Amino acid sequence: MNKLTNQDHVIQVAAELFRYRGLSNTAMDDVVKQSGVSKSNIYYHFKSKDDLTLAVLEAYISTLETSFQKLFIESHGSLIEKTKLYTNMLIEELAERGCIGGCPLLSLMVEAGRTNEQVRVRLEIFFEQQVDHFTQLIQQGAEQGEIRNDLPANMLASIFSSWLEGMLMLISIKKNVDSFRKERDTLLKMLQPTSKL
Amino acid sequence: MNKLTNQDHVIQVAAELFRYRGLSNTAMDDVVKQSGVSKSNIYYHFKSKDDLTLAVLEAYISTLETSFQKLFIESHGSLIEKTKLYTNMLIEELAERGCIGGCPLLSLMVEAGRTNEQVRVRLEIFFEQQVDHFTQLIQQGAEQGEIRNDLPANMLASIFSSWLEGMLMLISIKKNVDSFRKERDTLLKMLQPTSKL
DNA sequence: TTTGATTAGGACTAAATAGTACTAATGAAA
DNA sequence: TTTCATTAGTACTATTTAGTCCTAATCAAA
Repeated sequence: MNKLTNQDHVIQVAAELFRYRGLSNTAMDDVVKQSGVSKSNIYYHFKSKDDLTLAVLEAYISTLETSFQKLFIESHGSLIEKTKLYTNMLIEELAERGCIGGCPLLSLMVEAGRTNEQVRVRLEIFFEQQVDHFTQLIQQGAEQGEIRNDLPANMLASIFSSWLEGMLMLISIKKNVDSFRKERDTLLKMLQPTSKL
Repeated sequence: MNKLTNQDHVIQVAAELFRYRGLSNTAMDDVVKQSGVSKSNIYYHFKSKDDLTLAVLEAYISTLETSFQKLFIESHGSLIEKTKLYTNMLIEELAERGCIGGCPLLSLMVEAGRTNEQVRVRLEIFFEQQVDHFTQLIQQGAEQGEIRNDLPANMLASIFSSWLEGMLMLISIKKNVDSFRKERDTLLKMLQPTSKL
């Protein structure tokens, strides 16, 4: 267990607080208390709450990209199976925190994206890349006959991305993960070639 | 133009402010200024900001239900066509306000749903009903051969609902509506029977 | 006319909160 | 040892903001 720098530790603590309580319900003093790092030191590393928010967003994204890399690129199995593992992971994480907050990225967009343009732009870039990655995977899947090839891969990728975000948010409303698997499996069937049904 | 009561006028003004600036960036004094209604009168009708928020949520829902009724129940045409009109309407409304806020319902969930359980429960009921309505329509569409019948209607309805919400939120990130139609039309094709493709 | 509901005005409170100022200690590297 | 980055502590400011209090007017209905 290599000790984190104060800076990284503050980011981790803030990330957790933002997820649980939301951005606007988390005071800088909460971050001070929860992290044990002095306020002066926090403002030494982050010039404002907006600045800290941006760092937290970067941490969220980094975690997601790592998971994506591990589950989709470095692992073996069919695309459908990989997708199941990836969405399972997201859902389990959400369930662990009582379904609170839905997707941390969208929550940050709602709470900061209006006034903090940097947050919006960073999210825009992330989702653009995510759709690009999905598009590639779907393209490959189509070539191998695992995914239907009668509809444009980038549209299927966009649909999946939108569905995933919406589903995460609706779970935070329902506070219940039960219906998730069936819904996801149905969507995955819709992505497969008709011959496979 | 029958004049609104103060109470309804305040709700309308607050609804617009919440959509544009968000809940936590709208002070009660903003509502006072924008509506021209005195603060004492606002607190005469709404015992707290949470209370006003709940009334605004009710107004959002009421508007949506009216549109749904008009476009899906009282009008003629295929289900696919009706769905296009309904989503067009939502998107045009979002585009009119510069794509800000995405779906007002989800925004309220993020900004109020954590601390105001009434907001969450009301949203839960609304989305449950919405999926029920979509399920019925899809069921009918399936019987008439317009929608595929090899997958459960309620799952298709859930998927559509999740997709719609996610898409609205992602548009608020992209600040751009251009890709919407193609994505929606692709999803609609996925809902149709294979024979129709 | 009387009564009860609605309205404005305006001053005020209490609390929360982002951010600052300043001092002094600590630690690591050169 | 010197130097520079990092850290804690603590008090403080300035602002925002939800909500209250109290008075007095207006208005509609009984």
